[in-house]
Amino acid sequence: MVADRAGVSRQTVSNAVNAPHRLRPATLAAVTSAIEQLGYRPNQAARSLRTRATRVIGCRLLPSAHNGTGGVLDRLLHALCDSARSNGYDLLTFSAEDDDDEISIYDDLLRRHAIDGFILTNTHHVDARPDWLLARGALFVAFGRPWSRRGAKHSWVDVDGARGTAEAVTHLARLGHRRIAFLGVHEGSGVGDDRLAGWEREAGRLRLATNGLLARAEDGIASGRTLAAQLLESARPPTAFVCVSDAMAIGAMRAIEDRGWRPGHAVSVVGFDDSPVASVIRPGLSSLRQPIEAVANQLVETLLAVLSGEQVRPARLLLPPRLVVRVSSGEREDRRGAPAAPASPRMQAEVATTRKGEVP
Amino acid sequence: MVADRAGVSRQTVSNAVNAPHRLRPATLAAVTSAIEQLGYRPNQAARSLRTRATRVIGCRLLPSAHNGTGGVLDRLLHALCDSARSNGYDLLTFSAEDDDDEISIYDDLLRRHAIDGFILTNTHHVDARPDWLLARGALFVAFGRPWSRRGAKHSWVDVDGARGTAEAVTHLARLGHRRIAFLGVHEGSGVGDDRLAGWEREAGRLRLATNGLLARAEDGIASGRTLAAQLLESARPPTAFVCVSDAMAIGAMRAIEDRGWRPGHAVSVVGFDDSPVASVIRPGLSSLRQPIEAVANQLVETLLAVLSGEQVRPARLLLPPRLVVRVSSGEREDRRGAPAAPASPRMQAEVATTRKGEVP
DNA sequence: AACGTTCATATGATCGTTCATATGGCGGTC
DNA sequence: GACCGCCATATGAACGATCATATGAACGTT
Repeated sequence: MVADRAGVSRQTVSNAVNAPHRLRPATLAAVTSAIEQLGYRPNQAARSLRTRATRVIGCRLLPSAHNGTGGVLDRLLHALCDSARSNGYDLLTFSAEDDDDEISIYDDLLRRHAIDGFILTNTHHVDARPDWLLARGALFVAFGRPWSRRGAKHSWVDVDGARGTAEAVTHLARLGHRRIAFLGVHEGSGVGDDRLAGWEREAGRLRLATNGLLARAEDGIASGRTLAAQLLESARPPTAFVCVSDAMAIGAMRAIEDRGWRPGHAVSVVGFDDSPVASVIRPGLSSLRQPIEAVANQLVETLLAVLSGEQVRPARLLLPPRLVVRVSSGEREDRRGAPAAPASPRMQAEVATTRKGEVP
Repeated sequence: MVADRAGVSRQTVSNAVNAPHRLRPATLAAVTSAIEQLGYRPNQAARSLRTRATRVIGCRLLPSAHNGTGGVLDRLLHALCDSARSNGYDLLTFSAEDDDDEISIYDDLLRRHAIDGFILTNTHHVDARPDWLLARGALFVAFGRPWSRRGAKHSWVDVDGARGTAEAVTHLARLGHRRIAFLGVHEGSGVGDDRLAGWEREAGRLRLATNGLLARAEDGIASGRTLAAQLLESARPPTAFVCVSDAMAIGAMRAIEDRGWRPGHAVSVVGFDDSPVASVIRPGLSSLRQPIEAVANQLVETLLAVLSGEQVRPARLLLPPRLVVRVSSGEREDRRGAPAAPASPRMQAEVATTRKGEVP
């Protein structure tokens, strides 16, 4: 506590740091300058010990295995770190084999008082983690809706997958498509069902056919290829695919190429997640980009509100994804030889914000 | 300290946790059982305050912008978390705009005593960070050699890029290639120069031409495409490309396709980093996979040795990458119609360890 | 001028550990 | 039997901050 160089007591220094408004301007200036000169920063351990707050947020790394998350982990982490740090918090990361493993790490961190709260990632059906955390009295915010139950007692932020796939349908319909298929995953995955619902809803709204245009399998390139091939060989084949993931979409593109056609010319494809691959493969894959940075900001803000105790009722936030248009959806040329309708200003903006450095 | 339930003093509990050998078996058992029953874990803040050690390691997230690092950040983080945790440490991550920003975060974390040591990533020429940390007396280990100077005073772990590109040349030569080009980045990048050196060295050793077979530009798909096209149009074109990155390699594949050829048939390509894209694009891109998990283990182990004060002389560790063979290097068919030489057992092993879930 | 109120700053205690050191018991040696 | 040394355990202090509370100064009111 050499900061008594300012000629005041410890407590005054503490106030200067934590409640500057309490000090008279002159005193504050003196203390601040002493702090500057000595390069003082409060010792985190001592502070945590006394206040019982570590100013650290814990977050499990999304499992690498997640095909769909290519690039999402990276973006989410960067954004979380930035949001946390600009709010005076740090991010502690850990990886876990499965939910049980993750819970045991939660337990460890909580018992050691190494953390103030968690950001839960990768929520899914029959997810034991929220209940465990709630029962434990731990504070957290989830990235992902609680898929299993309606009135969850915790706050969450999620991306509106249905809105995304609906937008994809709108986009394709505007380009002239009438038979738009959906390549999804097996029923029971919250994310998958959500994205499917958007396709179904929007197709209904636009009075487009859905019969015989839905195919589901495990996520993956191989699945996408097989499913798309089956649909393309059917009596009334689709002219476009909206896909639950970029992996599925890439599979669909392969199936189209397998028939000697070009994705975006003969048949259009839209993926989901805008993974790095989407901008690299040829032709470029139109895809729905999750607003990960906004999600991270909201997650951190909400968690801090929860930590501060202000948050009385759980927050529920649904953010819209954004369609990144590339060649695979066929915007650049009309499928039937007629000149394409001019893109709307909004579309142009979207094209312009396509990730830099990519090769269309 | 409800753990006095065991009928002993605080200090004995402390000893049971930190120096069990000091206790008589009977006492230890009593304390341990009390600890179990109460689910006690030492409060991290109190412990840190007293011992001046936080058991937290800091690590900057690799910048997303890094094209070449697709998938590397993800793997590195998971591995670092696992290694740290199994050694009783936690990983604190942060992102930074540039080196200055990073240094100011170091400064903050050190001043607050929020961290024991750092893992430095993404070392490069004229890197102010190691010197700053050394001058500050901070403990750290770098992932990446100190490219600017010889006898660095700090420990580091790195991947032997030269060895990787040399292996790629060996592999291609074994498949019959005599004119193997290298697509590199501008001189001055440590990683880039290292990888180039391996190609040059191995080509020399095998008495292969290098004249007119080296092309350099900024990293990226577009660059790779342009450079490869130029070389292919030259008087004595190469029959294979070793590339400084997967991005360059993908560019080279495009240039090959631009001429109506198929990568792996007409001309072979090998990339570097084995990014997720490498296994997804068609044809699959042979690439050099960095042993990130081993790197992470070594980084953590070395850092812990440094933290414990045991490490007297700086450790320097160079780990070899591994060639993951896919279609683009043309192993499966001989380019001139003759049957391909049978793959060596080592090669088969490498093929077998190709990432699961990929579509060849 | 005495009063109560508010604001600015100071004091002692405390958070939960581990450190340094003290104490007591036990066995072996002279 | 007294002494020494060693081992297991206990005691008080300290780590560096904030909390709760006390003190004193400044102010406006009657």
